[in-house]
Amino acid sequence: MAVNRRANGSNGSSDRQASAAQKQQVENEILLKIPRSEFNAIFTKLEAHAFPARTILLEPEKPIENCYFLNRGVASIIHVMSDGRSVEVGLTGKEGFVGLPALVDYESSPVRAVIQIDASGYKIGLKQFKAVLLSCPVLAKLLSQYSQDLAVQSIQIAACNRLHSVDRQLARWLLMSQDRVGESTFCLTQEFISHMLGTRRASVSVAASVLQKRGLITYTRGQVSINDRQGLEKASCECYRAITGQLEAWRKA
Amino acid sequence: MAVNRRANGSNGSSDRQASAAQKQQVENEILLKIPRSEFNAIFTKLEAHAFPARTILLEPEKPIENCYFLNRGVASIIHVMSDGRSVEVGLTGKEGFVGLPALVDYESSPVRAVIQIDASGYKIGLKQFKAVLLSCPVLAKLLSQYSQDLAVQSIQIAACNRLHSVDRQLARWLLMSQDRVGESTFCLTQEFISHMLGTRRASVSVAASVLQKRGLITYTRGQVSINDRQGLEKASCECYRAITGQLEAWRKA
DNA sequence: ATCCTAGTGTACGCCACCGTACAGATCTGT
DNA sequence: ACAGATCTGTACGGTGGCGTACACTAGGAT
Repeated sequence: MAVNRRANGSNGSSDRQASAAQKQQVENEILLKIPRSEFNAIFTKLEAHAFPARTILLEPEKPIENCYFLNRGVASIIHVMSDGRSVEVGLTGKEGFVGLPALVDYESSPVRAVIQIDASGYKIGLKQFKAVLLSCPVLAKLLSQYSQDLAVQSIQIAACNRLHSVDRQLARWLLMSQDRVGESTFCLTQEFISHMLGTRRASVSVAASVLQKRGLITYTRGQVSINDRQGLEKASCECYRAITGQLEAWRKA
Repeated sequence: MAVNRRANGSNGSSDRQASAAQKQQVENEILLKIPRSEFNAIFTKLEAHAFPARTILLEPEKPIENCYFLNRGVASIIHVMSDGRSVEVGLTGKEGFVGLPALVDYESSPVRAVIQIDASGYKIGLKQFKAVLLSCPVLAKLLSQYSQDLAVQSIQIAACNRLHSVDRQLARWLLMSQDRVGESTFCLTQEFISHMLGTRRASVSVAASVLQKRGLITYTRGQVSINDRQGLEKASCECYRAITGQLEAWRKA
């Protein structure tokens, strides 16, 4: 029965003990909120996995084959145009879930989901996921809520893309990333960021220089460090605060 | 069983038999998909209502007091920035529902919902809505799906706002509006449209002139007529087709 | 050490859109 | 008919970001 957890290669994890102890490793906040009774039902179906940067979890137009709960790291939800240009429409990490359309029996993804910062977490096949959902109403509810959370992101980003300058957007984006990665230094090339922001790499370079000259960040060869988080929040547009503010308002109610 | 469908020709309808005579009036597509058993439970709680243009259904930050099912007309889902500038992030009409956060017990709205084209439909108080949801699993499922549909819109608009010109966006927007209003002539000032697109009115004027000179639309004092729908689709960016395409893909699966 | 690659800073002309302003056109009320 | 209000077309200079190109630097491989 269900020995379908894999101690996964890339940077092997351990943990081989009972179910209570398993839960201690779990960092995904949705999984952590699930009551014990449901938790065991789902956890046995999850496959632990490492996801190195650039791993693609979902591809637009393609059927959703697996869904994902991250414990660490960051994934970007990206919309891809027919000419290949792309824009990030959401960020997700240990607070979230990847594969939302499956929640309502929509079987293909409208977006690409790609690992932005080395991640680890759990993978679950579509069929198992749908089966689990039927017996886990709390999970279903939490995922529905997360779906709204993610919608707030894309809504805010839609407005931000229209009204705000690249400098401010970059600041917002770094803040959102840091919230999810946890650490204040992480690896990202300007090329990559330009795909997220839907701009030229050159624009990212200029914007990054501005932030660097103000001492808010240091940027060297694909490595960003955030030195002054408060200052960065000031340099950012209101969108960063707007998103976190809305989510807080919902959470506390 | 389940005779809960209408012979639905885009406009003319027939089908005058059986079931609740009430239901014949219903044009909201979500309500129409609900099985008879659930339908009566919810329909008795609905309050028929007319919503003239500019009526505000939801206001950002404010508690959601009512939810809405439209039968006719169009509502815009708008994100409002702190300086008052606004951008539309979704359109909804008889295919949809207004008040999605309530579906997952989130009690405030992150966006403004405002009637764009004179509308009519149903209103239901938050408390009743939540009570009804408990006894109507099919409704809950349909609303969850619609939530994904609307997310596709905001995602596409986010990318569109970044990458496409105002001319093409206007074309897209007119097409999306016409799909919902049904008729090929409707009333909208450039001022209003500029708030939807998040641009200057002057930019709308220029873009509209371009479309008009190509014979795609005629525009006179707040009245738009779409003369050449196919041409307008060509003048639009890919985003119009992308949204409808994704929704079709989901529906048919 | 040397080459090679990946990543970065910066420059150039160009254009779409911005903020603003104003005059003409059409509608409404009296 | 007239005045007032609304709506629309168009103009102006300013600018942020675009597409593109190229030189510079750090690190990895041999």
